[in-house]
Amino acid sequence: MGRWAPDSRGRLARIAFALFAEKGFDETTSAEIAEAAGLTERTFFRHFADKRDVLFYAVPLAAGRLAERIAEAPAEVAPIEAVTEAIAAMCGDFQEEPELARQRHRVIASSPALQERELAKHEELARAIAAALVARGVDPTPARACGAVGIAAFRVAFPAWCAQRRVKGADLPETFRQTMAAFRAAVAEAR
Amino acid sequence: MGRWAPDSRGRLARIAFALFAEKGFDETTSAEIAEAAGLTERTFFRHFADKRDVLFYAVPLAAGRLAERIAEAPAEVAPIEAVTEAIAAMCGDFQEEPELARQRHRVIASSPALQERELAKHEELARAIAAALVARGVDPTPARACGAVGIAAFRVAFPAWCAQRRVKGADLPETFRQTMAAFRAAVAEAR
DNA sequence: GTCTATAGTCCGATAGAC
DNA sequence: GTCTATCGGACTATAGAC
Repeated sequence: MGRWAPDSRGRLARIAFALFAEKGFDETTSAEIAEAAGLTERTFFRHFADKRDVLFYAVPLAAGRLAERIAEAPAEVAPIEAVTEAIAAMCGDFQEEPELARQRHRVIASSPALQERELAKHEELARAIAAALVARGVDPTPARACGAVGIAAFRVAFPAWCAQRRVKGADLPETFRQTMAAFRAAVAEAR
Repeated sequence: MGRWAPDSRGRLARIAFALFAEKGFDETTSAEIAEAAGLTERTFFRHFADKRDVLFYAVPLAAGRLAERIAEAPAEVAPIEAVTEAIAAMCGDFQEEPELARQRHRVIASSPALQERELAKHEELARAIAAALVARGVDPTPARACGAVGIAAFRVAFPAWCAQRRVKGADLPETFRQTMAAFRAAVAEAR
């Protein structure tokens, strides 16, 4: 074992999340988070570009998994279907720890600054999806369309699922698929 | 005439834009902007919530006009079509001052912080569109779909138009309509 | 690891407009 | 009088420079 306690990054992320949930985002300083993790403020900013970023630790991983799942879809599957299933699978991941997902959503919803950052991260996901489709030979514009629509539907389905009382009964992937179907129908209307 | 020069807000916005374009967003301080407008830093922050916001002065107006145009569309027009035409009209507004629009786009593109804020403002537009559709009797989910897809298509069409050399020849509303058609086709595919 | 600039807030004061 | 726009100064946390 090394000189320092391992996984500073993960520790910082967990402690920050706990403090944000407990006392609020604005009321928690980066120095406090660092101190609670037994590190200095400077170290906090070496791991995360800014205070908000600490909550979006996992987004690049999610983007990577979305891309993988799209790459793995059979060639005959339409782009929009591949995207739907990739995001539905991500929804399944979220659902494994429903309380975590809901609390995280509550924390983000409590701060405009965090909502803004979440939007930027979701845009990253949409662009990762588009890039994965382009790698499959899809043209850039339809690829962007599929990414944008998939993420927009997720942004409707996820809060709706979070708001449900009995998370056990509500299935996030299914909620998402239904939202996606509604989105597609709304956009296809009267062509 | 009052004690102070009129339209502090507009003056601050114009000067800020000019300074951002000239020396860059990060290199321009809020104190500098205020001083150039003959005001104090404190006054700057009473007009704008933060330094980024000064560039998005006009977004609430644009949201209002989108909502009006959607409200004015004949009842038999499908929601997605009403949204397409409302955004196309907004594109026409942008096109009236193409150099301004392009320079603004360049400034925003030069700073991740500004891109993030722009995303948040575009989300506001999408929500305003959805609200206007709901006021027409459209269900919330399809309304959100139309808003999200319209704005996503705009976010593809607008930079593409900005990137064109001869703005005179390129028609933004038309570029947008084509992007919108491509988006709708991509999402409708293989149903 | 220290040092510094800047964003952004809080409180109070002031001067006209209505 | 009340309201609104300005100014002044002190203050903290963030974030980046050295």
